Formats: sequence, structure tokens, C-alpha cells
Amino acid sequence: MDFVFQGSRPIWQQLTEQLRQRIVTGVYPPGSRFPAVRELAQEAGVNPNTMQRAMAQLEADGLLITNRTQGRTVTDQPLALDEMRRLLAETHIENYFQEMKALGFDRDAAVKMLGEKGTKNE
Amino acid sequence: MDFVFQGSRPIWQQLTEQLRQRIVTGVYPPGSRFPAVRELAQEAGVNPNTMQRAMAQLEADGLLITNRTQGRTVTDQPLALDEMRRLLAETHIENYFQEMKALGFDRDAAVKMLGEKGTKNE
Amino acid sequence: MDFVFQGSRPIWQQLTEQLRQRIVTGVYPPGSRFPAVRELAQEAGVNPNTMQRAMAQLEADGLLITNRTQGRTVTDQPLALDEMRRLLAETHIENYFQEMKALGFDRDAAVKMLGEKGTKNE
Amino acid sequence: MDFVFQGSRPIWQQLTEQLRQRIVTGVYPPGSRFPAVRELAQEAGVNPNTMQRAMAQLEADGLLITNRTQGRTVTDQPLALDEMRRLLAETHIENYFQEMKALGFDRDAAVKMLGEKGTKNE
DNA sequence: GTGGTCTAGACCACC
DNA sequence: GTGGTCTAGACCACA
Repeated sequence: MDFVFQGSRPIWQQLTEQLRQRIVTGVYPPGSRFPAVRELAQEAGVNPNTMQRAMAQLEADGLLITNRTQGRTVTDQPLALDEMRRLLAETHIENYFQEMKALGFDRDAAVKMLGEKGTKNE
Repeated sequence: MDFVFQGSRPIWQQLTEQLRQRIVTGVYPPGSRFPAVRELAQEAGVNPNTMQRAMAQLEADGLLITNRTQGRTVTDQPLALDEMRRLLAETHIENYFQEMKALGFDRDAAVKMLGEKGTKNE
Repeated sequence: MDFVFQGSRPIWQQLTEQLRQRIVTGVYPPGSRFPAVRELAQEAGVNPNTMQRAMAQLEADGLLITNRTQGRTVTDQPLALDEMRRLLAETHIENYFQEMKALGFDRDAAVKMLGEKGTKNE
Repeated sequence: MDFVFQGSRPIWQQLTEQLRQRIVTGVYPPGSRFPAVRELAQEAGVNPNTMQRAMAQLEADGLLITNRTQGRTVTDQPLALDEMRRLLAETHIENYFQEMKALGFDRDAAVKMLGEKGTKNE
């Protein structure tokens, strides 16, 4: 899966999100070697500085670990991964509720409306 | 309800969203007179130019109608309002599904997880 | 035929155009009595001042004649009417050529393209 | 070709039109780098904000693509360009017919009158 | 250096 | 008083 950029938001943020997704979905398994900055930068077609910033964010999130002389590895605590997954999920859920509340739908209505859409198509 | 700004995103966009919310929730009913640029700008504590940009967006969305020297009115098609409400809701729903999919949760799982959170607290 | 306003342009200009059209197309024949300001203002749903300004323009164009105590009459020189029609037509024609030239089409191409569209429908 | 302003209409709209013309006529070829806001603003002798507004309109029309920190590029779909050229032409044509119709000339007469003017002078 | 945002302030036509 | 336009100037994130 290639990198895709939306254009209106900072590229490094979008990189962070897409890399995080790759990690939590197992593309880069826990404990494995993480690709080098230059390598990923070339793959994404961005400036290495930009990719650097994205990785720094992932490191701050605890998903990546930097071994000064040996590049980066994905955190070897699978717990951290699943934790991160649930944390992000909760963020999205609360975000959804907040947005629906702004439209005048309470949580029950929000749940119901989502259920109707969720079973139809994929 | 006062205007609240998040800081990281353009103020005029946030204004657009909050004004749209006021409209679809009936604070400014269909067909009614919409407050003047300068008035709302003062209420929000922003420059009139910024508020005008937000209103221009609402006009482009078809929610407001501008009569150059007579101020603005909310669209008098109540259909457009409810339509807009559902449209925005669907956008949020699909947005939620997409984000959860990025985390590796399919639509069924996404619905289930949201249901668990939705009934607990308000 | 009712008055219709576009909103983005001055109302008095639009009134002028639509009244001029009524005159050159014979709705108000040459030499006939022209409706009173208040009357037309009410019909158009505009402020009498606005209608006044539109009529002043028509008078400046030589289409209306004001008899101070007897209201206005349409000019009784049919020549003036036909003259005006042709003049306006030429304006539109040159306007069209200029716009097409801006798109990179010369006069021959402009004539040809218009001919193709003109015979089809309507 | 320099920028020329008519005075009675918003400068940013006229800028939009003249820039669009440059694009559809190939002055700025598809896919090429588009001049910076400040640069064109200086060339046109207007405030950068004004020029930016004009470009924002072109972007909304799909003719320009904005890469936030890398400047703008002309859309790389040449189809869109020729399409746009014909679309604009049709708009002008229908506009012409409508104006002539308002004067009491049907499409045949409108075509004929234009043909007479078109072959004379260039 | 790039585009984007925001402010402050002025002027204008219109009604 | 209304919306619209324009300027001048500043600041910012981004690459």
C-alpha cells in the first residue's frame, strides 16, 4: 500500500498516521527492524527531514524505539500495540459522539444511526 | 452557546462549522434573518473579515442567502436543513468507519465497540 | 413577466435592463404612458428610490420622457427604439467576439461555433 | 500580455478570468509550475491577498492544484483544459443568445446578425 | 521561499 | 447600516 497525501494537511502528520496504521496492523511486526529514514522517505517521495519528523512523533508515542547506532525497531511490547489500537479507537468513538451531538443527536440516536449504515455494504 | 476555538485549525473554518451547527439545530430558523457580519464578529471576538469568510462558505454551501444591502437570511427550504443534517451525519459515520478500518477493525467490530461505549455514560 | 433579480449585481441596474427590454419588445409601446414609479416599485418589490434610479437611467438613454406633471411616457420615436435595439445587439455581438478571442478563437471560428449551436434546439 | 482592469467589477474576479485565459490558451501549460502569489501580485500591481483570492477561485474550479509549501501547478489533465475552453465558449454562446432573445431576436436572426459583423474587420 | 491566516482599517455601492 | 472589496503588514507552519 503506497503513501497517499491529502494536500491540505501537513505531510508529516499524514505520514505519522499511515506509519502508525502499518504498525498496528502488523505490516511492521513488534520487535522487528523499522525501515531507515532515507528508505521510507524515498518510497514516499518526501524530504528525509519530513519523514524524520513523522518518526519522531511515533517515537514520542512509544511505538518506535531508537537504538542510536542500529536504526529503529518497532516496540516489542505487543501490549503497547493493542493498547494503542484501543486508545485510538476510543478517541475516534468519542470524536464521533461529539460530532453527532453537535448535530443534535444524542448517543443512543448516534449508535442507532451508525448501526443502520454498518450492516449494509462494505 | 459561545464560540470556542481549538487553535490548531483555521478560525474561519471553525466558525463555519459552529454557525452551520446553529443553523441545522434551529438556533437560526429557516427563512429568518441572519445576524450581521460585524455583529457576529464582535460576539466571536474575531475580525469582521474572518467572520465574513466563514459566512461566504455557508453561502457557497447553500445554507445562507445574501441580499447585498439587506443582510443575509437562512435558506427557506427546511428540506435543505434536515437534508444537511443527515448528510453531515453520514459524513461523520463514514469517517468513523474509515478510521476504524485503518486500525484493522471491520464495520461489524466498529459498530459493536461503539455500542459498548454509547450506553454507559452521557 | 415578473421581475427577477440575480442578487450579485445592483438592483437598479437589473431593473433598468428589464424595463429596457419591456420597452424595446413593445410591452410599453412608443408614445404610451409609462407606469408610475410607486406602481412599478410595488410590482417589483423594491424601494421606490431604487426604481426611481432605474427610470432615471432609461431617461438618460432617451427611452423615457418625463413630463413634470404628467408622469413619464415612452419615447414616441419608433426609430429611437429600433436604433436602440440594434445598438444593444451590436454591443452584445462585440462582447461575444471579445470573449471568444480571449479563449483563443478568432472571429471566423466564433461565427462558426455559434452557427452550429444556433440551428439545433430552441 | 499585461493585466488590465475594468474598474467596475471586483479585481479578484477579473484576475481569475485573465489567469484562466492564460491557462486555457497555454501560457501556463498543463502540469507546469504556476507562478507564486507574491510574484503575480507584483506583476499585476495588486495586494497579494487579492491575488490569492483569485487563485483560490481557480483552484476551486479545478484548474490549479495547490501543494502547500511547494507552490501551485496547473492541472495535468489537458482534457480538462480543452473541456474548459469549450465549456466557456458554450457559456458565452448561450449568453449571447439569451441577450439577443431579450431584445426580440430569435436564434436564427442572432446567428445572421453576428455573421454579418464577423467577416468585416478584424 | 511557499501558501495560509489573521488583523486593522479604510473605502465603496447600495438601500 | 449592510455586505463587499482592497490594502498593508504581520505571523505561522511547512519543506
